[in-house]
Amino acid sequence: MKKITINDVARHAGVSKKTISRVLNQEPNVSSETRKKVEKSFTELGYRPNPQARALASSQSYLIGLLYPSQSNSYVSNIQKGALERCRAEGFHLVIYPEDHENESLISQFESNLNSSNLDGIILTPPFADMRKLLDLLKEREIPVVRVGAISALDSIPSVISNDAEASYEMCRYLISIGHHKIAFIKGHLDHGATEQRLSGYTKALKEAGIPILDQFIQQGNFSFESGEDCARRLLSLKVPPSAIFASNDYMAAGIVKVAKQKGISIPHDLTVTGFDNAPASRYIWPSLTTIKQPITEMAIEATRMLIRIIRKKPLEKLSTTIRNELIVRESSAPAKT
Amino acid sequence: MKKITINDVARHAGVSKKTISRVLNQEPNVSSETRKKVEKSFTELGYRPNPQARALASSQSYLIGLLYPSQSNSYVSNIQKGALERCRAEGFHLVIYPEDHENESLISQFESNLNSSNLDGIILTPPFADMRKLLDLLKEREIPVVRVGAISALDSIPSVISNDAEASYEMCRYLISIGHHKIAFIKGHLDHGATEQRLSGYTKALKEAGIPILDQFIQQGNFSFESGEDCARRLLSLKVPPSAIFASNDYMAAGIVKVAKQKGISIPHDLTVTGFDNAPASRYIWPSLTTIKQPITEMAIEATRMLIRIIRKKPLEKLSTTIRNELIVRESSAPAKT
DNA sequence: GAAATTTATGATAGCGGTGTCAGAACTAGT
DNA sequence: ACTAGTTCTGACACCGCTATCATAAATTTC
Repeated sequence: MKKITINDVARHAGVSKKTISRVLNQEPNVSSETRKKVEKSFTELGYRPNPQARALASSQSYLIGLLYPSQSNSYVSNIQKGALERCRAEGFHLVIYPEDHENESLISQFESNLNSSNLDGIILTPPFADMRKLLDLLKEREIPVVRVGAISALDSIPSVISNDAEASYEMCRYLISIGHHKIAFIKGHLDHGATEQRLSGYTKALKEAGIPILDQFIQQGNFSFESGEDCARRLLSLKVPPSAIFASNDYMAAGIVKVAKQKGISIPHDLTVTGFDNAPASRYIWPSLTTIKQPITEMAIEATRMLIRIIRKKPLEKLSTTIRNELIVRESSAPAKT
Repeated sequence: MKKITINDVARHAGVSKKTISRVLNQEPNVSSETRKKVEKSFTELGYRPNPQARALASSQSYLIGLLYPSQSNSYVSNIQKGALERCRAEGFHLVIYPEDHENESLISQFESNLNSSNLDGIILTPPFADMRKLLDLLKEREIPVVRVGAISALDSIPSVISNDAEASYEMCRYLISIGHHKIAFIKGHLDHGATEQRLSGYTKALKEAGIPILDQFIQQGNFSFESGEDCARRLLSLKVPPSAIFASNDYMAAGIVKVAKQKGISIPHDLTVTGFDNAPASRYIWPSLTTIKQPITEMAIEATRMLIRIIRKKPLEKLSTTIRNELIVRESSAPAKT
């Protein structure tokens, strides 16, 4: 099949290249008559405009980059889902860049990626959304950016965030309301801003309820299953163990469930375990986890929508959007034994 | 920062555009002297070639598409990981296309995606790897394709496959070797070629061991957690229930574990449950699942390597590569009670 | 040391579109 | 009917790089 170019169509329709281009880009000032004629030629010839040529001439690539941590989990797949939904609707394509955020040469590597792709815009997920150097690079390059789940409220860069601190607070309120006051908390990876946020909700709720905050009840995890196991072993061998453990993500919660079961501790009868994120695993394990559902997909949809507006140079309604988390009560939580 | 073009570099280095281009593309016939001079200009000016212009002039986009089912799971993230590793090493970018394989208008939608992106090549995962219409479209468009995990051995299209039937056979051999002969099997989604393959390994192993194949021991699932639960309920309420259930993926196996626990059946003491895929959840649940590890990432790496060779018009060593699965014994399997 | 190769370099024409701007074809106003 | 203001349309330069091919320089050949 021979390639059809804009010149072929112009000849076939008996108009100039530029008019074809006008129809292609839905520009005004084309009589409906010629428009019809041109569109007819499109279908008759099976014309497909060359994206690269348009990109060169218009300096737009219709590519959006998504940067996320490479220790990929369900968070990422939900982000991708949301971003893609918008991209597709708007004629953009999504190019993915998983990166190790602890990699020393991250910036320079990412820069060379940038050089070879000419993205129209970039979506940043945690912890990249808070990396100053990265933001500076992108600013210097004048590449539009939207940040998802960022912590630092940056003056000028648009972002979509969720209310992690509040959700964490709500979870603790729930645990307290069903009679728990020996509540332990497992922190996440220190590089993630969410870690701090989630902890703050915990301390706030306990303080408010007049429950003392005990050092030994706050353990440092790193969002991995294994770190959950480790923390659980420590917590469950305390002289006075907690009656509820709130892990700041579901993988760590799953680790806790495993260790508890191995020790013959019944969940939720003897111990309540809750997580954060509503990862798929939170449904697959037994008992299924009480957790916080993060509207990740929705956040990505909104972020992408904003990004495309910026790319199109349309004004943004607001610089920052918050999307609310939601408590999901399942089987792993029950009233404290009296 | 002003944009530096090839003309600026040419002027700065005192050579012609074409010579710059030669250095850029590592073409031969450039004296090492001028090469050095040009490279010096590159760094001094901070020159970044425009990808779109190169794409237009050379009709190569350096974009590779990845098509996969949108009910995304760990399979996908592993595929992405592998594909990206190669892409990055070779200067390509990965554009992702999750699609619903049951969508009627899949082909036409995907075609419009193709039109707006000009991919250099495409990687197809199951079940797309076996969709005749899609393969025809891509062939007509002369877009290089590599198939991952395809079943049908197509004459001319390169593919990377794993030995699912053998692995399934091996799993059953293992179960038989530890004393099980009441072994049930849960089939996956019928649209996936793997479903048939995995079943064939089961029947082969049982036949070989002289174990009769019972209809009621073969249940139809669809790869989802819920379908695992359903099948488990049916299997566990048989007059003569199985002593081992082999689910053809881990999500279904997790569903079985849940139902069994709810019924107070101890795993692996009273019932052995095994899965397939080595999904993250297989480690997170308790007891952790004995399963088959699919070398998905490796398959994707190999597929991408092959694809890039095709794009570069280099000969392929062989049309089809097989990468071996591996049995992983964990906690959910134990010898049959005598 | 002249002729025949081989290697290095540049002039110029695209690649397939879009942007600019001028001119033609309509409308409307008086 | 004539001018002013819109609405269409096209010629042509240009986006930034690569391909082709001719030519100049260096090397080999005998």
